[in-house]
Amino acid sequence: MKSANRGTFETIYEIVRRIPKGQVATYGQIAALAGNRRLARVVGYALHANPDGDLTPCYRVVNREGRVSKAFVFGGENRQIALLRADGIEVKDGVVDLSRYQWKEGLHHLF
DNA sequence: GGGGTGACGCGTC
DNA sequence: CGACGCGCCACCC
Repeated sequence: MKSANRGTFETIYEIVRRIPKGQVATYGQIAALAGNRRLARVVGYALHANPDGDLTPCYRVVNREGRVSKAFVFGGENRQIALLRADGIEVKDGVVDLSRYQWKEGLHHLF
């Protein structure tokens, strides 16, 4: 029944792992891929509890503005920016150009 | 079972 | 453009 929520975190992590290098996804986008667009908050919650940054590249997740997280668990926003740049993503003042780097394949796959 | 919290999103002022 | 508030869902105590 409604107990599908049990694997929400796991589902979120799995989606984050699918984000290709050089691209980013928004919380809302991941939430949509996970099943519900309203899960945006839970996505953030899940990433906050992310146990393995190497396995789950949570740094590729930004908010709808393309802004990096100020509470990035693995070293703060500065760290997240460095990781994004390492992927070849241009980050200006902590903001990523979504029109350029957003993981649109994920949206396409949604349908 | 109840209440508070949060790495969001979106509408309003 | 910035600040504020509400909703939404899962998690922890």
